[in-house]
Parts: sequence; structure tokens; C-alpha cells
Amino acid sequence: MRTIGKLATETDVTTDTVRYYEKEGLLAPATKTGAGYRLYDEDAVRRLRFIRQAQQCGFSLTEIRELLTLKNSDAACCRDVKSVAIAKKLQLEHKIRALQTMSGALSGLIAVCDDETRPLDECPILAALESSMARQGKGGKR
Amino acid sequence: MRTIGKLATETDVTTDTVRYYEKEGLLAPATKTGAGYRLYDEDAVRRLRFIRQAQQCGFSLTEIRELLTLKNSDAACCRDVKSVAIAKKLQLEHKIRALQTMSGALSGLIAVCDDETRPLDECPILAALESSMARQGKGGKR
DNA sequence: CTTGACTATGGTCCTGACTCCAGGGTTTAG
DNA sequence: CTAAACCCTGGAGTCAGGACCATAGTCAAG
Repeated sequence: MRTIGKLATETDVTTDTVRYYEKEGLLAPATKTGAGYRLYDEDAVRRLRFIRQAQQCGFSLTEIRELLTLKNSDAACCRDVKSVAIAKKLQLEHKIRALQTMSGALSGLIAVCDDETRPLDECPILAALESSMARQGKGGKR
Repeated sequence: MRTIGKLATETDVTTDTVRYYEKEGLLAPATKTGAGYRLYDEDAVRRLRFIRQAQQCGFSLTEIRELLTLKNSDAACCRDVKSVAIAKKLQLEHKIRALQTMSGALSGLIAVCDDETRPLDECPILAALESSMARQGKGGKR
């Protein structure tokens, strides 16, 4: 059993973050001392590592909470977890494509700026941004 | 000259957003009526379009404010704008690579889950997330 | 002249994932 | 025994980019 500080250094997060996760229903101490100090077991260490690693895979805390709930439900099977992972991967790919579109638009703008010493009032990048040229990334939000 | 509502519909933005941009120092009305109504000219329409299009290119409002400042400074030349665009493109590419790493980690997890009917306590995805396997995306924040 | 559409200001609220602070109590090392 | 180091709760602040609201003033049409 370890106090919150030990758990925090062990998993490379701050104590504030641990308490925040508890408030969000992601991680509870195994027990508390008479003085109200949180005490964590090995399970909490694994759970906290799980949370951080899922974050690195692009899951939000809300999604991680769902994963953890899934994990504790008897009715769920491995396939359910797999489908969550697949859905998340599709989301990531969608975002990647959006960023690639933006990057491509910028490439186009950079390419047209052939004469670097040109004064600003003739800058083709600014001109392109002002006109409706850079509309490739349309159809998303709003 | 148009009131804020006209400007907003013209540029497909809400009036709240226009006032927000003004508060953030991105867009000012050309003048005001005696009653305090904002009046905008063609220049404002272009400027607002510029802002939205730069946003689509992945610039934050802060970065856009810098671009606009640059645009109004006499000392700046086209090269300055170009270097901002290049820096932004590098940032985007960095983010894309990070997302691709996450996506790849997920692919790996999905691949190891070969038997979909396996019960949850043997789920290799959860096991992998709990262990330190999925550490590929390291070295980023914090 | 009234009604409805528009605008003004100043304010709060939202998401996400924390971070920091004040003002206490507790534990531990010397 | 005392001082440092730790822990508690509760609440506020942060960043971005707005959305929404109340209350009040203004303008144009019929």
C-alpha cells in the first residue's frame, strides 16, 4: 500500500492528476487511513498505467472510462474492446487526413511564393488567403 | 457599409463570433453609428475571410493575429510570411506523425486480438494497454 | 404608432485535462 | 519536540473559441 505521493512518482504523474482522475471516476484508492489519507494497491498502479497508455493511444478520459467500465462488465467480451479500438483508429485516421489537407494547402501557398523579396502588398500567400483559394479544407465543422 | 448581422451572414459566421474577434483584436468596425452600431466595409469582409481561411489552414487565432500584424508592418516582406507558413507546416507535420504513431499502436493492438470470442480477462488489447507495451508514443508532452 | 427584427453591453457557461492555491491536519526524521 | 515533508478539501484559474443569455436601445415597415 502506498500513499498518493508514492503512486504519483511511481507512475510519473502529479498528485493533483491522481485526485482529478478520482473525481472523474477513473481511479479510486483501495482504502483510506483513519486520517483520510488515500492508500493505493498494485491494482491502482496498473489502472493508472492503463489510463496513461490509453491516452497515448489517443483515447480521451471519457473514452477510457468507458473502456474501464467495459473491462469490469461481465457481459463484455474481447470483441467489444476490439471494436472500440477500431473505431478510435478510424477517428485518428480521419483527423490525420484533415491535417494533411491543411498541410497540403500550406504547401500550395508556400510554393506560389516564389520571389521572397517581393513586398508585402504583392505577397501571394496573403493574397491566396484573402481570396477563396484555400477552401480545400471545406465541409467540416459548423 | 454593413451592420454586424449583414457581415456575419455574408461570411457565414455568427455575430457573436465577430464581436469575439473584435475583443481579441482581430477585426474592428470601420466606424460606428450614433447609436453605437458597428459598421463594416469591404475591407472587413476580406479580413474576416482571411481569418476563417487561415483557421482552416490550422492557424490559431493568436497566430492569425501575428500574421495580420505582420501584414500591417512596413518592415515585413513576403519572406516573413513565407517563413510563418513553413513553420506552421512543420508543426502540422509533427502532429500528423504523432497521430500516425498512435494509429500504428492501435493497429498493433487490434492485430493481436485474433480470437474475438475470448473472454475479457484474457483480452490481449487490455493486457497490452496495462503492460508497458504501448509505449511507442513516448517522449512527447510533460 | 406599434411590432418585430436587429443591435448593444456585460456576463456566464461549455469542453478537456489538468494546475495551483489557501488553509488546514498528519507523519516522520533528527 | 519541532520542523520538514507530506496529505486533506474545496475552489478557482488556464487555454481556445466561441455559445448563450438578459436587458435594453434602435430602426424600418405597415
